[in-house]
Amino acid sequence: MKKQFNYRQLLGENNPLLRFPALHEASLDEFSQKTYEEASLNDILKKGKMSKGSFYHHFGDKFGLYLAMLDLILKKKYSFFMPILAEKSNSGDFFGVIRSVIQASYEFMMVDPRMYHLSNHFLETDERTRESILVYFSFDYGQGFGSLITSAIHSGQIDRHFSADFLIGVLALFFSNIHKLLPPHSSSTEALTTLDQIIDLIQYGILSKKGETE
Amino acid sequence: MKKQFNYRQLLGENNPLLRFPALHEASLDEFSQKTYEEASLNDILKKGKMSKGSFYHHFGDKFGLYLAMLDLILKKKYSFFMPILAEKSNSGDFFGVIRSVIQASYEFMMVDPRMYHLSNHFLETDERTRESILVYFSFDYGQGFGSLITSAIHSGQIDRHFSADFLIGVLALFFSNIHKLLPPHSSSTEALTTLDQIIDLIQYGILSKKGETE
DNA sequence: GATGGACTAGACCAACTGGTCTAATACTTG
DNA sequence: CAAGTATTAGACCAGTTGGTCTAGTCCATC
Repeated sequence: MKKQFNYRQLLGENNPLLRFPALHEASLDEFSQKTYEEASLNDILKKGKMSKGSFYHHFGDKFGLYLAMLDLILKKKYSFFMPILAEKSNSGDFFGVIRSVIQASYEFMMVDPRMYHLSNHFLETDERTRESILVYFSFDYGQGFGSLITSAIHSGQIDRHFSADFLIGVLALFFSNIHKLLPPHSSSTEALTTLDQIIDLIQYGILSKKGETE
Repeated sequence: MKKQFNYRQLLGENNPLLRFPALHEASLDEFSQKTYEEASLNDILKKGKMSKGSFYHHFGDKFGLYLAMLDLILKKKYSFFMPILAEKSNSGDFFGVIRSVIQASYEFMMVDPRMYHLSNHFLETDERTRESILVYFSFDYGQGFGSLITSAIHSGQIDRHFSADFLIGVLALFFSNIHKLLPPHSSSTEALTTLDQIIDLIQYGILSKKGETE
C-alpha cells in the first residue's frame, strides 16, 4: 500500500517553489517556452539544480510542479486585477473598466512575459484538463467578465444586437493576444497608444449609437 | 559521401502524399492535434500503414512529411481565397472584401478543421522557422492584407488614426480565431450571424464617422 | 533470364522521457 | 549520544523518440 502524494500541500504559503527559487526560475523558463508535454523535467531539474529524489519528494510528479507554478502565477495575476475590479467595478463605466483591465494585462505582461504566456496557455487548454487543474484552486478564475458585460448590456452601454457570449469571446481574444498587436520593441508609451487603439476599436464598434439615425 | 534528400521533390503534383492517402490522413490527424515536436512519427506510420524504410525513402525525414502536408494544405486554402480576391479586390469596397474573406475562412474551416488548425498553427510559429519553411513555397503566403488595408486607409474608408500594422494584426487575430468566437455546435446560419457580428464590430469601430460631429 | 534501380519491411540504435528505488546524509527530538 | 524522520543523490528502469541500415522484393529494361 503506497502512500500517495497530496497535491494540495503544494499550494499557498507552503508552496515548495518558494523555497527553491532556482527551480522556480527553471520551471518558468521551460514551461513558458514549450508545451506541458514537451517541457523536459530532466532539463528543469538540471537547470534548477535539484535531484530526482528531492523533486519527487517535494512535488510528487511533473503535474505537481506545474500546479505549484500555476498557483504562484495565478495569484500574481490576481494581484494585478483585484484592485481594479474592486475600485471600478461599480462605477457603471464599462469601457473605463475594460480600459483599466487591459492596461493591467499589459503591466502584468511586462513584469514577467513568461507568466503572461503561461497563464494564456493555461486558459487555452481544453476545458477538461483545465477543470482538472482548477479543482485545486479555490478562487474561481476568469469569468468576472460575464457579469460586467451583461450589466453593460442592460444599462444600454452596449449595442443590443451583440450577444454576451460573443463579446466575452472577443474580449478574451484581445486580452490574451496583446503581445501580437504591440509594435515590435515598442516603448511603453507606444504600447499605451496601441492599447488605446484596441479600446477605441472595440468601443466605437459595440457602443450603441443613439444619435446615428437622427 | 551521402546523397542528401531534396525536399523540393515533395512539392507539387509529385507530392508523395497523393499516392499514400492513408498516410496523408494519419499525418493530418496527428499534426493537427499535437505540436510538430509532440507529433509521433511512429504513430503516424502505424496509422498510415507505412514502413520506416518506405517513409524515409519517400520523405527524407519528419520535416519532409510536414512540408509535403503543408504544401497540400496551403494550396487548398489558396483555392478558397484566390477567387474572392480576384473578383472583389478592385471593387473598392474594403469591408465587402473582408466580409467575403472571413466567410471563406469559415468555409475552409468547415471543409476540414484539421487543415484550418494546421494553417493557423503554421502562421503562429516563430518567424525564423516559418521562413525556413516558406523557402520551399513559391507563392508569397498571407500578406495580401497589407495593400488592401493601406489602400482602404488612403481612400478614406478607415479612420486615419489606426495604423496599418495594427489593423493587419487585428484582422489576422480574428481570422485565425473564428472557431473561438462561434457558439459551440452552431449551425451554419448561426455561424453566419456570428461572422456578421465580427464584421460589424470591426466596421463600426474603424470606419471613419464623417457625420458624427455635425 | 540477367542486371539494376526503385521500393519495402522491420530489426536495430543512441538519446531521451517521466518515474522508481535504494542508500546515504542531515536534522530534530529524546 | 542515540533513534528516528526528513531530505537528498543519482543509479536505474521500461518505454518512446527520430533515424539508420541491411536484406530482400518488385519491376522495368535489355
